[in-house]
Amino acid sequence: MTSSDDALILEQQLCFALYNASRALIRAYGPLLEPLGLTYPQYLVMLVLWEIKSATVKALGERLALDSGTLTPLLKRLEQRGLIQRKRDPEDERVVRITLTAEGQNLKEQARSVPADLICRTGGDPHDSASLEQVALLRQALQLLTAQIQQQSSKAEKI
Amino acid sequence: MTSSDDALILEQQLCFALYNASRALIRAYGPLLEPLGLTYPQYLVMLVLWEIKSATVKALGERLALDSGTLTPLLKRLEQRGLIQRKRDPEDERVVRITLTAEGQNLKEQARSVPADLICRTGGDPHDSASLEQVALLRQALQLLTAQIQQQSSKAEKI
DNA sequence: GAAAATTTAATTGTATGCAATTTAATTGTT
DNA sequence: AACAATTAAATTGCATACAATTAAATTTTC
Repeated sequence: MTSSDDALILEQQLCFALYNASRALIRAYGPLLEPLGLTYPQYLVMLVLWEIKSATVKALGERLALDSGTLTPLLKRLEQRGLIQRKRDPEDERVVRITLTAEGQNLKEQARSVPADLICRTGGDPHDSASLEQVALLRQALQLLTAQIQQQSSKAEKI
Repeated sequence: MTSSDDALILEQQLCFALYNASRALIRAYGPLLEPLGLTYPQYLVMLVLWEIKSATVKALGERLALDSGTLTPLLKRLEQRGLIQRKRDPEDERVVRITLTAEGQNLKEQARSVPADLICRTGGDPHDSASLEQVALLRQALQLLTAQIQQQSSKAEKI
């Protein structure tokens, strides 16, 4: 094996580390979200709605970096479950506005313990500020990376 | 909004930061892998095979943290493309061994430039050791996190 | 050595992701 | 106003992910 092969080793790849960590963490959410009857992407949508009460599909898509191809069927499932309502905006019939039902709002109370539970499941202690700081630093590094990637790829589009 | 709501803000979630960064980076791979005719998970499988030449489905699954439900159809597609061969082990008929075809081996040459190209696409400079070190540090942090999650969840299974 | 337990892939079913296209509504332009 | 361009969702098609089940082969155990 030549030295130029090193760059092609799986474990050298930042992307695989990310992909792997992301899936591992999402899998860890499974048992916590199952009692809420939510999948992980559904939980993300609910997080946004719990915060801002109401959003268009477009706004959800921008916040979560998901397109209508993913969101439309996901939102229909949340509607079926009775957690949200989907309604065309009378002012602009292109827009679909999502609002929480009472049941959707109530689910927030059950979700409150999820983040701390999850930290426990990653081997951290939610009351230990060192654990929390580690997590915050990693999160910030990831957010910076994401911003850089998005900036670069929007640049590449213009070529 | 009460202070206990802070933990439910999307941008506070390590998991969303991971999920988002992972998808952004995989999307950035798209244009680089398209000429190779590979999807990102297919590229990961090929990385392993380029390294170790031959592997069972089980070994691939362990290395990539993917199960047969994902790998079996993916490997059939790689076989269709003529990049790999799938063959039952005569010693143990349960086992399916994957080997590279000549075409699969040759594809490695075209893949060599992918990692450096990708660093450019994330706004880094593949010749700048500071960039590389940043990436390596982040990668190690993610690998540690993944190991912690897997350790904890294997512990939880035993309850 | 036969039955039980285990192991390895494949299969089934559900839910994403995402590119590409389509549809419908709105906006901009002449 | 008429028509082109744009915008927002939905739809289509393909490829994952992954839990759960099945099927077949092998090991273990009694």
